[in-house]
Amino acid sequence: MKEFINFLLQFGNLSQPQIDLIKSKSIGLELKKGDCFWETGKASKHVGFMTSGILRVYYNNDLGDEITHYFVEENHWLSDWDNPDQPLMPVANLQAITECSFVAFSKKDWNALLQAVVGLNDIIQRIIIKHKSTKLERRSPLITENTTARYLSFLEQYPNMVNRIPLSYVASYLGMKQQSLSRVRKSIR
Amino acid sequence: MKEFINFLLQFGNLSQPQIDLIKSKSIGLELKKGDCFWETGKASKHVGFMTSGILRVYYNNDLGDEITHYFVEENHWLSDWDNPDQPLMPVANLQAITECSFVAFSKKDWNALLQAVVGLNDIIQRIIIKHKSTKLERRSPLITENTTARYLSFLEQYPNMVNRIPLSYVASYLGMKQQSLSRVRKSIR
DNA sequence: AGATTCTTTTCACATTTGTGAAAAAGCGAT
DNA sequence: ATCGCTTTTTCACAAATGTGAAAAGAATCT
Repeated sequence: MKEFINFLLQFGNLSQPQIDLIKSKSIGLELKKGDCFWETGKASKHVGFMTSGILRVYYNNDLGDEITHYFVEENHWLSDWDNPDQPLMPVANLQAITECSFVAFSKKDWNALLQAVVGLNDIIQRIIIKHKSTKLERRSPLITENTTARYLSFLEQYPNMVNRIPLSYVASYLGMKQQSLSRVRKSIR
Repeated sequence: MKEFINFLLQFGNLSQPQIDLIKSKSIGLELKKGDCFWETGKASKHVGFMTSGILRVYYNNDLGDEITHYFVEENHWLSDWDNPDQPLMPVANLQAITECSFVAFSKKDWNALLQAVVGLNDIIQRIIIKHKSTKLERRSPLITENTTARYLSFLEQYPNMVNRIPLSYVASYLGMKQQSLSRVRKSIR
């Protein structure tokens, strides 16, 4: 909870009463490995701040393969509304790869908070912009790199993650087959 | 100019006096082919709305090659500040591929407008979120596709652009060599 | 410990993409 | 039209990555 408030305060100022109001609406949320925070086609019921664990954002391509779009680590905010008044259908699945804990808010409570807490919307928008920018800047350069450089980029982008998640997800994120990833890992070992 | 105001109004409401104030600060800006709207390492002096032309956003990789990050078409907004008070150094070059026209604002005037026009900041943030989301969702899936599928994706993402820009930029955007792009184009012809 | 299941690696071969050079095509200026 | 310049295509060969199957390794359960 403390981490969440500090996270918000990095992007703008909030008064103590505002902080208390936000706290009063927060709920704890736990996901087991494999559970989804969001799923394709279902309107998201919650938004939240992940305090521990790892998620992957993935979608199914034309052939039905699950493509990992990116990973989300602890201490990141999860909401994906272009317009807070109109919750979008999530276009991808957000699945827990490990056990995950959240400071979460129901969609209803969160919308009320956005109205009640002046400046909160601005803070959240800055967070979303930062989030999208980071993901875009990490993912875009991968396309021009070979398999070895991609894997090294992944190790830099997500340090300490490689031993906590299945390599099949890493290969998918990096746009290569798992066998190729295995080949790369052997070659740099 | 009319297009710019309509563009803004898609993302939020503005009163006529607000619109007039914005208009009063706008300046026309033209770029010739090859000119840069921004350049790496130089603080951006303008923000603006592109009314005609095509830009590419590119950066230099470790080997000095120019990698096309994405293209920007007419009727899009160009600003890249996470925080309007602190103009970031642009991390990439924004270069005109064709002649480009803009409704532009000096950094100084624009910051003043953000203060004076209540709601403008929110509108711009929504625009940036939309922009980043679109670029991420277009670019990310390319990584898992082969050269043919990438080119077909490009044709969908940027219809009518293929005949207006050099294919070398397209190849770079798609993460393949120009010879490979040529091979793809032959195979689907 | 043994059995089961899932994950990761390894291998031989097929396919795709990169490489470097040359030819062809397009384009603007005179 | 011709020249000079740039862009695009083509080609033969090299290198990288995919494919499908099997083996090895880890983790979980009883």
